Amino acid sequence: MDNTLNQTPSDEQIGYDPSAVEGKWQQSWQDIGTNTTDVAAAPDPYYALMMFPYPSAEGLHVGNLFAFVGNDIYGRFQRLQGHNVFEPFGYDAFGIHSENYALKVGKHPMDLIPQNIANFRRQVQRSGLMVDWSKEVDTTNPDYYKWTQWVFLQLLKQGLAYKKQAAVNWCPSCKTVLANEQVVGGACERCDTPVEQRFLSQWFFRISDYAERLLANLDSLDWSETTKTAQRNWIGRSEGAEISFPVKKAGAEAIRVFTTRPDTVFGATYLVVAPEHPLVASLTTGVYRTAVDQYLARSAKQDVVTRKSSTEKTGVFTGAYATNPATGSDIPIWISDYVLMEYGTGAIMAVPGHDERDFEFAKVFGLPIVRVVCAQGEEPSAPIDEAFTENERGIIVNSGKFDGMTVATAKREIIAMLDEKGAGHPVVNYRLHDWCISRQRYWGPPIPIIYCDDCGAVPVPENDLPVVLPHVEDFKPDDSGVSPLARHEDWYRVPCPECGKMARRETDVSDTFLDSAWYFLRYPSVGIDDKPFDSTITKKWLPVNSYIGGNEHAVLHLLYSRFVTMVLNDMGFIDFEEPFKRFRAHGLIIRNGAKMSKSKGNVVIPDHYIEKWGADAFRTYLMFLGPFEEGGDFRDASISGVKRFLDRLWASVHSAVDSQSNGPGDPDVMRKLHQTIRKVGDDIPRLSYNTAVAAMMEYMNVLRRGERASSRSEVEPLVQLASPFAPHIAEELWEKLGHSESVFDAGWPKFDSALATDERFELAVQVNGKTRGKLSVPRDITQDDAVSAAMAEESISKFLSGPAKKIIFVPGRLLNLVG
RNA sequence: GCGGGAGUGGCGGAACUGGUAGACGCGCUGGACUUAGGAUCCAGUGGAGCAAUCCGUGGGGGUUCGAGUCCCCCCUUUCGCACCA
Repeated sequence: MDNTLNQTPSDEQIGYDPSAVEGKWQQSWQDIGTNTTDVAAAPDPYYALMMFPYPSAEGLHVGNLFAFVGNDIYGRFQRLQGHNVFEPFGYDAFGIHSENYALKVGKHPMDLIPQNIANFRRQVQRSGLMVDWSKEVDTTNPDYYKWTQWVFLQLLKQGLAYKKQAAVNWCPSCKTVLANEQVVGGACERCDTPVEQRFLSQWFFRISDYAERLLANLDSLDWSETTKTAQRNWIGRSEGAEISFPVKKAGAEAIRVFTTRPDTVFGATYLVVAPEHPLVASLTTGVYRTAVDQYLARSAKQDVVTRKSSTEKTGVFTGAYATNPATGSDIPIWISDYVLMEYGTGAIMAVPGHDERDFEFAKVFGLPIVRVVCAQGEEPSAPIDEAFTENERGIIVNSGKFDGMTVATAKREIIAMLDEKGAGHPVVNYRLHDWCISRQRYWGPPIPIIYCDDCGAVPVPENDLPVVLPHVEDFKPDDSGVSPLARHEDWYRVPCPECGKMARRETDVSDTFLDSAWYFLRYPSVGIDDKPFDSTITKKWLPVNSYIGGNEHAVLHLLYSRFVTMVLNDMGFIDFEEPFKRFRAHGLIIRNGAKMSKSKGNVVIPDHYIEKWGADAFRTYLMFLGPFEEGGDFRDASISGVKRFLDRLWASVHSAVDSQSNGPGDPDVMRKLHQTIRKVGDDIPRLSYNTAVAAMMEYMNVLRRGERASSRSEVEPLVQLASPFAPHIAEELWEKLGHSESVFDAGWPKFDSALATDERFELAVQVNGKTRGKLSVPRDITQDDAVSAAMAEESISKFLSGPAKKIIFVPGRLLNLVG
């Protein structure tokens, strides 16, 4: 056997050749089907899911592997607890990422993706994940995206898909639509041309209809709080009021505004509407028209990204006035791009005294600033030199009969007053916008719609799915100014499914997030061709028991998946409305204290490490380098510690088996063993993998004390404990121990609390809170005995001048003598 | 600006509900075995001090018999969202 790791291995190491052991067991798992789940028969299903990766050309990133291994350990542990664990794998292979890369290297994504997938599969297999390879998913496969298109049609059927004009980033030089991340500092990332805003007709999903439910359900989910908070913030529920301001012009429509501070309505000294507001044209009067038109043209040209990031206030007066329903006075109506059409009503009442943005705007344009909220003891007429936004301790002033009220009371009372006049009512607003799923791109599933001059937008009949993405050579954006598929008349010209007249396919493709919003439903049903998911299998396996993935998807992917699941639930396809019972986000891996990047050349390439150290050592090191949910710092030098641990594990098992030490085990060692069984069993479910590994190392140190060979009762359970981390060596040693079944079908070692506890323990003795000594005492020692034992120690009693005035005794822990 | 984290030896990190700070590992120092050692094994390793002891968890206050952990103020750092009314 050739050992490439050490030129002259020590006696103990002879025989442990990770690459040979790992190759052997990977082959065996495949041959025997160790990791294949019988989804129909499994009596005790457990679905351990990890976020599927985008299969990049560079191959598996160590961050991916970190996540996968973390999930794998969890899944393997659940299997050892007796569950039938299903751990599938797949590829999120559509999207702008792949498309851009294909453009860059001048290859076609349809050629590139299968290569990348093959490479990913190879890398994942050699990492020893417990993946059921019979259930692979590839989002670019027509057998998969057929059902992505089906999902779209279901949403359409429910009235949750609609079309509207929306702004996109447009590069006038590349003549193409850009994603937000392709806009750098207001310019196209490729050619540096300033990006413009264009309006295209696009498909949206009405996720905002589900805002309240998406928010409310969060409370009952077993997700990390940080992720839930991110979702709550994204949904952005805010309570306030909608208030109408009548326009001073015959027949004009009133302007409706949304505010969270109705208590400040007496301080509203002007109104602002967004440049895109539908009333802009009718509000603008004669002499102001030129200025308004100029302003509108200017903001229309500006790209979405810079417009939202610049904070300097610009605006223009319409010439029109509205009446403040609280004060009855007339206030001017302005237009400014600091008001967003997408939020609220696209119009605001400006209260410069109590809103920073309004204050800035008022300063720039010399508009009146009125104080309507005071801090306790402040003079109501005091001048305002910055917006006073405090509302906890604020008192209402200059607001007629509402003066003296707290902000909270005034909110209620003023809404009631406006409501009575028919000028306002309470409203809840959400930040969450509808989900735009149209992409003017090539590399995605075509949206299954056909436009007919007579019948309008007609859904492709479900029987006609999939609408196959054609293999076209010119998927690159060019001067034509349309999405790539729109250049292929032979593809988009089809008869209308309703009337048969020649019609035109939708040439946009759907967002990649739609592909990943339902893939977990597909996995258990892979292989079933006539439906997206089988209802019996789905009932058995879903919702997902445990989901692990990156926090970069804390918001969008998880929210979209929840939304799609709710809709399918409402339609009766599934009987649950939340897809992931438990979700945990893993941390980020950095290297030597710095972020990894290709340009810095400090990227960890898993293949290299697996070749050098073996997959088991690499896996275990990844889990050991830091807390799983926080990530950690990858340092090459540190892997050796983990490798040494595996070497010792190998040596201990071999010496126990070869020396036929079949005795009961040393009591001290057995105590530590049972403490370790408990610790590892507690740590794995809470993803505290680093401390689980440390505990096993600690046990190894105890095991190795003294000269004697270990007995098999001391080492055998350790093989089981280590198996989720280092599955290959565990299988090999399990076989060496004489077992013929897989270690993963052998269960988890039994914890015996009687064996784990010692009759004596170390009592920490403190004097005035400072530790002054440790005493080895019986576990059930009484307080009095403990005190006398402590006082008998000169090194302790010397810190006390007399008898202790107060004694704090924590049984099993410490004694504190206060003098 | 708003929101979420995080600051502990030379380094990565332990310390679950306040209760022996620094587990485990890397590195380092010394030793053993060796032709050799980047292998293996043994011992040591927060700082100061010969020692008793003192000081130590970003900084400053506080609560407590006792604070890395709880409360208040501040600093640094990182991630996310960025004019959301």
